[in-house]
Formats: sequence, C-alpha cells, structure tokens
Amino acid sequence: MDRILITSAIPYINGIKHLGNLVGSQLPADLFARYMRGRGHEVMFICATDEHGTPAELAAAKAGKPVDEFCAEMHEVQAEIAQGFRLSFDNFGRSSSPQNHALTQHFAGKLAENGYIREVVEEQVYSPTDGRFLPDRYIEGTCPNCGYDSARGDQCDNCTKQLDPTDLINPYSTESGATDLEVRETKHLHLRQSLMKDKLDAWINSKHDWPILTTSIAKKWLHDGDGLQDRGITRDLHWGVPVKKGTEDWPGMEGKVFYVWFDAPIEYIAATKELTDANGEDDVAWQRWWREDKGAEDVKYFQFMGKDNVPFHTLSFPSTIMGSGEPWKLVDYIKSFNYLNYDGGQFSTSRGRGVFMDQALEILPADYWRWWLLSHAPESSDSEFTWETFQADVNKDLADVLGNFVSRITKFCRSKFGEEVPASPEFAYQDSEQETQLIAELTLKIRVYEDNMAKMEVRKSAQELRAIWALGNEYLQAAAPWTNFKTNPALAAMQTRFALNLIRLYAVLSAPFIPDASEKMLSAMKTEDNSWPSDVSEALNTLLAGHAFEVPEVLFAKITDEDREIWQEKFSGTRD
RNA sequence: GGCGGUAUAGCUCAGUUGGUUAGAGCAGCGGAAUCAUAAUCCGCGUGUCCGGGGUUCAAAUCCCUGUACCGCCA
Repeated sequence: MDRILITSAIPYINGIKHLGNLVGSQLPADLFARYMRGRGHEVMFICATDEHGTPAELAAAKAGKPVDEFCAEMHEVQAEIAQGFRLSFDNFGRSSSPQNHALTQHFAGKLAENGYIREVVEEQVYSPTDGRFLPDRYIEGTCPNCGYDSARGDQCDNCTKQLDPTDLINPYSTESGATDLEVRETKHLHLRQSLMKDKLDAWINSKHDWPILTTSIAKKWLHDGDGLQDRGITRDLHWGVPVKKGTEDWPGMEGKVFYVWFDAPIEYIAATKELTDANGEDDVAWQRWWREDKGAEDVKYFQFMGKDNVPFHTLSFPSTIMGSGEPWKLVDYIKSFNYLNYDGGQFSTSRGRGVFMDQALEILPADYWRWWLLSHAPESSDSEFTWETFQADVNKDLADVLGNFVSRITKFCRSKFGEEVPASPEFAYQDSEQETQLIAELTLKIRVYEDNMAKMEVRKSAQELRAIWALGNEYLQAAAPWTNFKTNPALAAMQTRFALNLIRLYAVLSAPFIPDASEKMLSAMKTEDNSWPSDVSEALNTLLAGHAFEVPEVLFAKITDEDREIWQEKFSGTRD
C-alpha cells in the first residue's frame, strides 16, 4: 500500500469557477484520488480556496461586505459546489486560515535566515482617497500614445501599448475615481529565486516522465531572457498574511502582507493541518504527509493544475521549499492541463462566457459533466466544448453503451427469472469458452485501464473504460440468452448470471469517473462489495445464484435535441 | 517583437524511443438481432499526416524553413 498525497490548484475566492477551471485541476485530481483509494492506497487529497489579494477585496467591496465575511461566504458556496461535483477532498481548506498564516510566516522566516530574501524599496502609486497603493491595472487615464481615455496603468486596451501608471494623463483610481494620486516609496520583500536557478534546473531536468507541457513551461521561465527573476512576495494590502519573520515582527514591514502567490501553495500544507487540527490529532498527523523527517519520506506527491499555474508550482513554490532548508516534501509529479475552449472561443470568468459550475449542476447531474469533461480532458492540447458533441457523446457513452446495458440485462432477468441472480447447476462459466474468452479480454483491458489511470492518462483511461463497457453489449449480443431461454433455459441462466455480475464489475471500475451512477449500480445489485477486480474471474463470481437485486431507474436519461437547443441559447451570451 | 504549444478521416482526437498496407470514437452507409433508454452488435475509410526542403535503407515521427490558429511574456 502506498501513501499518495494529491493537491489540486486552489481556486480563487472571488467567484464561481467555470468548467474549464474544473477540468484543469480539481476534476482530474479527484479521478486520481478516487482511483488510488479504490486500489486500497492511503490517500490525502487536498484543495482549498485562495482568498487573499486585491481582487478579493474589490469583490467584497462590490458585494458590500467586509472581506473576511465575503470570503467565508464564498468559501461555503465553492465547497457546496465541489460537493455537488462529488470532488472527494479530504479537506477543502482556506488560505486565510490561522494554520496558513503561521506556516507562511514560518517559511518567510526560514528563507530570510538562509539569505533568500532581499528588501527592496520601490515606487508605487498611492491613492489617499482609497487609502491604499493601487495595482497598475486599477489605475486608468488617458493614453499618451493614442489619446484613448480609459487606458489602464499596465496597458492601453485601445492601442495595446504597454504603459507605466505614471505615463497616464489625468490618472484616476478605478475604485473611487480619485484623481489625487501620488507616487510613494514603499519597501517590499523579494524572494531570491535567481539564486535557486541551477538547483531548480537540475531538479526539473531529472523529471523525465513529467508532461512536456509542465517541463517546457518551467524551462522557459528558467532560461528565457535573463533567466529566472526574483519576485516580490509582499504587498501593501490589509487582507492577507501579515509579514512576519516566523513569529517575530519584521522591522520596516509593518502593515504589509504576503502576496497571494507566496501563501497560496503553502496552503496545501496548511489545509492538511487544518484537517488534523479539526480532528484533534497531533502534529505528526499532518507532518507524516509533509515532512520527510517525520514520516513523509515514502509519500508520493502529485499536483494537478492548469498550465497557467505551472510556473508557480515548478519554480516559486519549490524555491520556497528548498530555500527553507528544512526537509519539506517536494512534489514528485506535476500533471498539467491545457485549456478547454467553449464553442469556438475561450471560457472566461471575467467576461462570464461559458458554463459555470453552479449552472452546470442546475441542468444535469454531476456524472454527465464528469464523464464528458474527463473523457475530453485537454491533455495534449486545448480541447473544445460544444453542445452538439456534449449531447452526442454523453448520450452514446453513458445512456446507450453503459446505461442501456444495465437496463437490458436486469429487465431481461426480471421477466424470465425474477429479480434474483438465476441458478444453473448444469453450467459454470469456467467451463464455457465464450465466458472464459470474455474474462481474458476483460482482464487485458482492465490491466490497460489500470496502467493508464496510474499514469494519469485521463482520456485514454476513459477510452479504455468505455471499451470495457462495450464488451458487455458484445457479449450479450453473441450469447443471446433471450434465444437460449427458449431451448436451454439453464444456459440462459448462466449467461444472465454472468452479465449481472458484469454490472457490479462496471460499478467498481467506473466509480472514479461516475461515482453516483456507480453507487446506483451497486445498490441496484444489492451489494456493498466494491473490491477491485484483481482477479476478474473471481470478481464475476461475487453475486451468486439466489442473490436478490432490483431493476434500477434509468441511469442516464438522454439529452434531447430540445434540451440542447435551450441550453445552447441560454449559455450563448455572457453571465453578469 | 521574444518564447512555447498545436496543425493527422466530415467532427473530436490516438499515434510510445523513426520501421510492415496511418488508427479509435462520433457522424454517414449497409446488414444482423429484437433482451433493452429505437438502445445493441457486425461490416464499410481514394486521409497531399498544414506547405516546402533536408537527414535516412526507412519520416506523421528527426533537422531547417514557410504558413495558420492558440497562449504566455515584454
């Protein structure tokens, strides 16, 4: 039994995420976590909300709430939606937790001790009216280049020229409209990632089995231009982790907080501690996952994320870990994803384009989305969601191939033998060529499936699973128990018993993808035996003659053309 | 402008370290079956593997170059 640590990139707090976000991190991470649990491994699956930073403050202000209250509410909303998608986090934490405050300050202290922190005095735009320093994009004014009157401080949207906030004519705060902006000096901490460059480079180069997407992005940042740059890890904000050197004050840094990207990945660790603290366990309980000197030396750590998060996880966070000089667990494998597009364009949170997680659950059960998104996961390149393919794929795979298989055999059995597994003393499928051959084919495919799941080859796993489902239909078609029933009912009984056992087998194999349907299948077969089919022949002898079952409700209702047209129309615009 | 990714059948995509007539699912066409959510099963592909060069006995795969789309950065 292995110990598997899994983290999904943590979603930002300011709103509900769309399906592209979901398929890029949380959903494949959940697939992997469920699979590993199913195989009997000890799993710690962690996610959280990423709560600090200016966008959270602004979203709270817009909602007319104190930022801490806003975050607490949004955390609950996101947690509930995650539950709706059956994301099986062991803990869904909060980066604003006391545990994360302490750990973030601890790491900063260690980094300073080891010479990886530099204090830098910068000039930034301050707004007395807003009472804060303004990030570049929250300052607007007239573009000196083209005269556009709503140019942002970082770039003019009209002529695309890159700008400095001080270039703008008549600059004003986009928050308050204040024009009394001034440039002030402010001191910040920089993480000296540049000192870590060679170490990171060697580390990345040693990871031969990582996705090309992961390593190519990391290498680009390591070698592009002047190479890996130091990065500011503090901000002049109120909402965040106060800058401290461990538990000590940091002279000159009063009133400042750590920048979100610094404290967000540390939350992976903190969220684990949040869990064990809540359970009243001691520190060893979380340290055995994260400290190689406290029992984590044999932990295998997997991270899941979209490609936009790769630099932070391949460079910044490892810099934090390595620079601490303490034996924290470094990631062993980074699974990264491209983007899912929506109907010819991008999903966009800021523009409200596409289908958002809450809306998705309002129109269809989680399994539909899980199956489609995972079987189309953007692994090798960006992939595309269209309502037409979604409807066609889901109807075919879930309703026709799997759902109908369950339906046809349970109903057949009920009408011919009643709602219990039929007996046939004359026939055992160990002695029959057709069944023996199918067991061999299933075994082959299940081993391929296991291999793909272990390698986090998401699409290939889905493909193989579907092929395993199809074998059931092929078998029924060839065996034709409905024909045999007329001349040789005992043979038909054996075939029916075999096919009914396939339902349980499919439920176990499919659980990582479609947990709800899997649960329904097991409960229809009136069994709680969800043990992994290491021996397929044995697994198909689980439900014995006389075992009662019931014909389940239709597992997957089909998406009609009318449904599709309504949704297509409904989601064609943007959300406010 | 720099960097990266992608470009394979009508659609969505596989093609591992270069190696037999380039594959799968969907859609389409033909057939079988009638247990089932008109579901299932079987059969059917004349594809400039984006264009152009090159390396090689052999290239979708490696190198150069051009084009298109996407993204990141400045």
